[in-house]
Amino acid sequence: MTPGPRELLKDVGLRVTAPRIAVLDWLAEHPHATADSVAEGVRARLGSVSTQAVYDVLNACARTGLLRRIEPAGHPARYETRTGDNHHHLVCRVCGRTEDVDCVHGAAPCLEPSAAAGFAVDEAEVLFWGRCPDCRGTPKEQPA
Amino acid sequence: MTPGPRELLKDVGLRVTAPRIAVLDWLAEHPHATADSVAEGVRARLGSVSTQAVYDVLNACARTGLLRRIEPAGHPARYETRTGDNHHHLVCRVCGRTEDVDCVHGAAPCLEPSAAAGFAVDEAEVLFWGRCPDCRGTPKEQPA
DNA sequence: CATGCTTTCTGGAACGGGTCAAGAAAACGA
DNA sequence: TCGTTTTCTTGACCCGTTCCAGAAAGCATG
Repeated sequence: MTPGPRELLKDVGLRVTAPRIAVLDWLAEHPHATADSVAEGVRARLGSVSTQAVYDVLNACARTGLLRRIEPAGHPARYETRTGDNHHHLVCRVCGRTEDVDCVHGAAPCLEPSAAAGFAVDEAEVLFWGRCPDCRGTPKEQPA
Repeated sequence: MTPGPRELLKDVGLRVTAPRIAVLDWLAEHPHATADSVAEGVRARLGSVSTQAVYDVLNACARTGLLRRIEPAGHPARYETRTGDNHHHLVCRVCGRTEDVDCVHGAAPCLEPSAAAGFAVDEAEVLFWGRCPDCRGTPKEQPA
């Protein structure tokens, strides 16, 4: 079975605390949530958690690989528990809604730039921009 | 011959002003410059230009397609005059240095996500993350 | 189960890139 | 040349995020 938050935290050497468990649980149920909505969800469950605690947890988990952070230009960062398979994302320009996309070209296309210019490349990030079903009618503004 | 800034501006219906010409000229010579360094370059040439003027020019040109804006997560936005060919970018995690990369798979790979989830996709953005030659020795901090 | 060292959480201030707003100035069609 | 419209200036402001110091937990020992 899938390891729970406690095991995951221990595995990467992070302390097991209520805020961390709550954050991981919430994100497992709500992928691509923003820091803000994670904070909301965690507070609904634990009562009161500081903004910094949430950011600390998110950063610590992202650093140790428990979470992946997606930062679409012009939108707040989003987090997901699905890590390690380098899948891509579909982002709505209007509301920022984010969905997973498996790569078209099989396993890992686009992973090697033709000319690396001396760079040590360690990741290829692919983002598809568009409008989600809810925002297709909206020309440039926020949805209702 | 390549059209100059004046022609480009007129073509898209923007007024021809000194700040605009200076911004376009500067960017033609310094691709992938940040708003900040554009402002510096423009001021060196024109004497004094407000920050807003620079942002206005950059936004207006990006909106009309004269410029392309790249916003790497965790780094200030960068601008380039090479538009319309949907090439990709190589970004240094440490210093933010950005280089052009032509796509490996010929013309336009990765352009169609396998499942669009009802989204109207209009752009595929590919970013390669790594460390530039100058920052390869630097573990996690800014370069000297 | 106590103890004490370390990591984490709290609360509040601060930061940086970028935008908004009101008025002055410059572009350009008539 | 004039008048309308767009653009530039100055200055305040916003939002997501991070920094700081101190208080409060976690957890490896005795």
